[in-house]
Amino acid sequence: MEELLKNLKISVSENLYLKDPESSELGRRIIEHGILLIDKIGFEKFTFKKLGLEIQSNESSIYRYFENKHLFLVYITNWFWGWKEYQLMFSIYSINDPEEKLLKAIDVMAHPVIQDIRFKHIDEVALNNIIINESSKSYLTKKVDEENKHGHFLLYKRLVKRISQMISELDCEYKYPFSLATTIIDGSLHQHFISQHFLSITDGGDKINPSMFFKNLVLNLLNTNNGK
Amino acid sequence: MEELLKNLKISVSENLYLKDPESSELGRRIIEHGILLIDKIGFEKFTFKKLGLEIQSNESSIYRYFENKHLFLVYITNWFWGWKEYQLMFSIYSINDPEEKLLKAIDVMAHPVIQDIRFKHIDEVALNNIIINESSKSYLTKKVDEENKHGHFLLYKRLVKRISQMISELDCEYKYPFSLATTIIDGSLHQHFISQHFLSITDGGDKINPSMFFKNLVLNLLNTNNGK
DNA sequence: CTATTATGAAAGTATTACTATTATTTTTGA
DNA sequence: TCAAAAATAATAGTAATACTTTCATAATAG
Repeated sequence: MEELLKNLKISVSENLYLKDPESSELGRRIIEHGILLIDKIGFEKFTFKKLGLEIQSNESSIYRYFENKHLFLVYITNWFWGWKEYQLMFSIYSINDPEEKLLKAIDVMAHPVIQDIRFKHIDEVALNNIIINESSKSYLTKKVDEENKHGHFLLYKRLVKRISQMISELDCEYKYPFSLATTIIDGSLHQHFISQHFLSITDGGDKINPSMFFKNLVLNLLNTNNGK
Repeated sequence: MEELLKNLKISVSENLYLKDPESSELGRRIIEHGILLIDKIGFEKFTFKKLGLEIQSNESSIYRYFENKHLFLVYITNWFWGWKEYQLMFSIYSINDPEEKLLKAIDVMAHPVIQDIRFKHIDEVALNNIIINESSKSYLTKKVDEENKHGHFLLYKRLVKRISQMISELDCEYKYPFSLATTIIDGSLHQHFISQHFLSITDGGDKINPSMFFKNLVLNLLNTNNGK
């Protein structure tokens, strides 16, 4: 098992890069420090020139890996969803009860991220901040449909499908499994953002977190005896 | 009543503009065509120079109304939420039953927007598209906290508070009225986006819309006898 | 009818988001 | 181990962006 994990590589669509950043030292440095820099200064202020300075490399070298910073964002976003999918599948592997399974899935999606030592060059906490604060910019563009055709959002959609399946497994009568799945996934990100910036519209104190809200929601919303 | 409506003006915080765009013909043209242009080319490609060309005015004149395009986006977003609040308060005015009231509120928030003839210079349908596709960019920045202090998101937060109140009115025991309110408001926008671009993760056909999803959710989630 | 205010035109600046060219270093495989 | 190929670095260049500044002209208000 340990061995299996050692060889783990999150596979991201080839359409997203010019040269696979996982294939070289420079590539991994681009990913590592690109994530840290976006987390630090925000996606708007982030440029390949600044990243070049940060890693003592050249702007033009970074352009050989990624066409532009937008595709870099799409790449790391895909990596994140791929990583989440691994965590999800792994954590529900031995669970048979549909209810327990969905609750576990919500935990994986909604709980604050902790570092994953298996990927040394990726700071998952910084990446999670980027997902909360920047990732919607990867699809909120005039080119969504075109990019969608090229598979830029596949991993996100696959995760939505998996969770919607778990919802249907628990309550096969429920009519909106997809809407509920996206609500859980994207709503979690949004709730994290709100609890960090708009305290006046949050419920109670530190004890309450997005995971609790969504677990309570699912348990009360779904008819948990239907699935069996 | 008609008279009252004729004089209606959505009031947006003075912090958002240098000169009130509602105070002059040019100002209203900036708003009118700014909305149309952002809807057409997207916020990233939108510039005051292009808007100047569009309205046969000068870039520098537009800068006398708004400091930059970001604040322009914040302005029209606030206008939108102010307008929604009016619609909301108006449509629930005569409703006493908490359940009926909340369902009506969800309709107002989640149903596709139709033109409001009272505001001749504002295309609410185009504006609604902007809210769906661009408005999150107004708060997903490194300056959120600073801007929040200056009241840039007041109207949005006020709307969340109103809806959370309606939720508590219906079920005073429910522990997450704020989270549920933001889930309804922002989730509606997100569901609209998904149904426009990511069809493979939507439920069923045309018959299903965000309004139905959230009404079903609320009715099954809340204990509707508690509120009385 | 003049003083103020609003708008327009033009030019200037630093930064961004790249592309292109050439030079240098590193890797590799014969 | 050495030459060829591949990767990276350095430099310069371009069009567009996001403004600011200055000055000219038009509208309007007292």
